Amino acid sequence: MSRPVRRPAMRASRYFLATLKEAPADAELVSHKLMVRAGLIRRLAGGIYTWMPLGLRVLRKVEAIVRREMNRAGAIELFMPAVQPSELWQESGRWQQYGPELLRFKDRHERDFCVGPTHEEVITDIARREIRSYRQLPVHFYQIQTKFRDEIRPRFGVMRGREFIMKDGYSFHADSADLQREYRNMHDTYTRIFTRLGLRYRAVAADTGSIGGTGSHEFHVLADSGEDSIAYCPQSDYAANVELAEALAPTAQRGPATETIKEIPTPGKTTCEDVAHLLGKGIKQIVKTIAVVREEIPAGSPGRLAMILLRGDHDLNEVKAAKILGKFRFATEEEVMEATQCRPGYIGPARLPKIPIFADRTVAVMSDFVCGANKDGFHLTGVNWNTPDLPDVPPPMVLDLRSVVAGDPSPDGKGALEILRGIEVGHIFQLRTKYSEAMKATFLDETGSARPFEMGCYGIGITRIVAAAIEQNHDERGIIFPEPIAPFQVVLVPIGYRKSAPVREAADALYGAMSESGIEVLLDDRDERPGVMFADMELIGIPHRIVVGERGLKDGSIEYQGRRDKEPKKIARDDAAAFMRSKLC
RNA sequence: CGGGGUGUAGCGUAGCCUGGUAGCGCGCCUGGUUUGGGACCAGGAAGUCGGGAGUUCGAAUCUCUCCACCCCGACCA
Repeated sequence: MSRPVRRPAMRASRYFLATLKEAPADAELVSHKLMVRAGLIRRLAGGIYTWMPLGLRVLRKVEAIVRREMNRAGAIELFMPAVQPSELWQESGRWQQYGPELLRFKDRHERDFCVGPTHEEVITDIARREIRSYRQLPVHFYQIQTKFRDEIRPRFGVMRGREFIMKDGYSFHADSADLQREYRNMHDTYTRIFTRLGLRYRAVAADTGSIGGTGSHEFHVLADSGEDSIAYCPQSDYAANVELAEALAPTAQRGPATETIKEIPTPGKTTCEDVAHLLGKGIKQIVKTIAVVREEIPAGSPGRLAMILLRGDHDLNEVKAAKILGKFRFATEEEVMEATQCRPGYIGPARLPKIPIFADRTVAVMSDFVCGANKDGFHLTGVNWNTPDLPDVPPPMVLDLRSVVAGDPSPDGKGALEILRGIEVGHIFQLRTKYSEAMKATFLDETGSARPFEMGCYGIGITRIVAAAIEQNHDERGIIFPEPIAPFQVVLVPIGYRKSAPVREAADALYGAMSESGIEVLLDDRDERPGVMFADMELIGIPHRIVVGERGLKDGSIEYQGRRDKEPKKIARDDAAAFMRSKLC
């Protein structure tokens, strides 16, 4: 195995540190604040950042680890253009499908181009031109490259930027069995990559989303601020994005109806919590009714407006709902009023003809429940299915529409689910023949007939990894970089470098010894007070610190302190370089 | 795209309601004193008050407009 790529040792006085005492007011997330304060990044425009020298060192380390593992897994690096002609996107159909996230522009000849948000089209074009025979398969190309996605709301610094760096790989196979082999290979490779990066992460089953295809896993860095929720089962290896995780049908039968329907005034109470509180009921006795408009059904046609029923404490899962209902949006207040003659907040499924109802599995087994009365300021109690007021929903309309919550049974039947927050940093897909068919990318098989490539695609958000690593590893003083991606491994802090010859000599000697042996050491030889140096070095998250001062040198010692350590440790000056070498392996 | 908010020196901000030409902290520069946890003293540089238009004798402040940025638009019916 090749040795890790080393970056040169540095003297702080000849480097460029750009630390800030205060974070800019526009930063919300810790990682964003810390990245700006530590001088890793500077904003140029919304979602567009310069990587400052210190940040670039981190970025390059992440890239190097990804590159090494991809190469080791048999993938081959190439580099595709960021600017792509519209023709390829017309062929795949995505010029129409992609929407405003795709940044489009015209060149001086009025020809359409875009800045690549991803590279399936370009790589498929390469494959169809270059690969003619099954003998050339399988092959896996990858690149590490700048992408642009014109996000509606870029935020959180580099976490959801518009311009970002991604490792994207694309594999080509003669058959789906070989695609699956490579898919597993990539699953293993990603596992190695995120382990080597020193991150706490989890691989989860995922929705295939807009890229399409079958079979997909996401890799999430675990962090409370993550934008995704992931469900996992501590008793088994089940783990899935909450978007996807199935909420099993309740095993309990519907209870018998013991109440009769009653209309109760609930003025001003439009949320499930408020209604439950007012009526002295549990939130699990309330049915939440959500009016949606199915945009694929023409305006004016029956069934365009539909109602989704959920138990009061459950959330609608929009990904699941879209799979069932097609593209939909929430109905406006006017649309609700028109259909029910009632304001939102008081609508419900009972006594409501002619509007299709989609009930979550949980709702279908509820009895004696509460719902809106379709009359402003009123709710119904004692509502039951299979009564004159509310006929039973036919089976196809009882569906899995909610997001799982902690405690739900695991879909593999092996225990109860827990929920964690995660930041998506990797995603692998089996694309199958979606692009190869659309773009007529074929090869000749053993029998001489043309067949479309089976394709896989595999992405890693390089820039996002840096933010995610910080999100997961920081304290009140600043960043705590995992060793494999720290901009420097060790910082040498001399106390009185400019005034004390013994300190300067000791620090220079140590600096020389460590950099000779390949340690990435930063010597803080700035003419600063100790407090400033300590604060800066903690902020930028260097994992190891050695302090050289006259005090210790008197008995031939220096101090070592790990970034997470509470107290420093005395080390004999003569052993320091060897000590650091062993510490860093 | 809708709703809300903000924009004053490199960063963080006061002043705006109740118009009278800009203040503070940090940072920066010079000199001095300091030097084991973001030093102190003295002096200094730096602001088209987001842009434009308007009202007014006079606009950071009021009005209009454009721009940028932030938050919300996931308990929802």
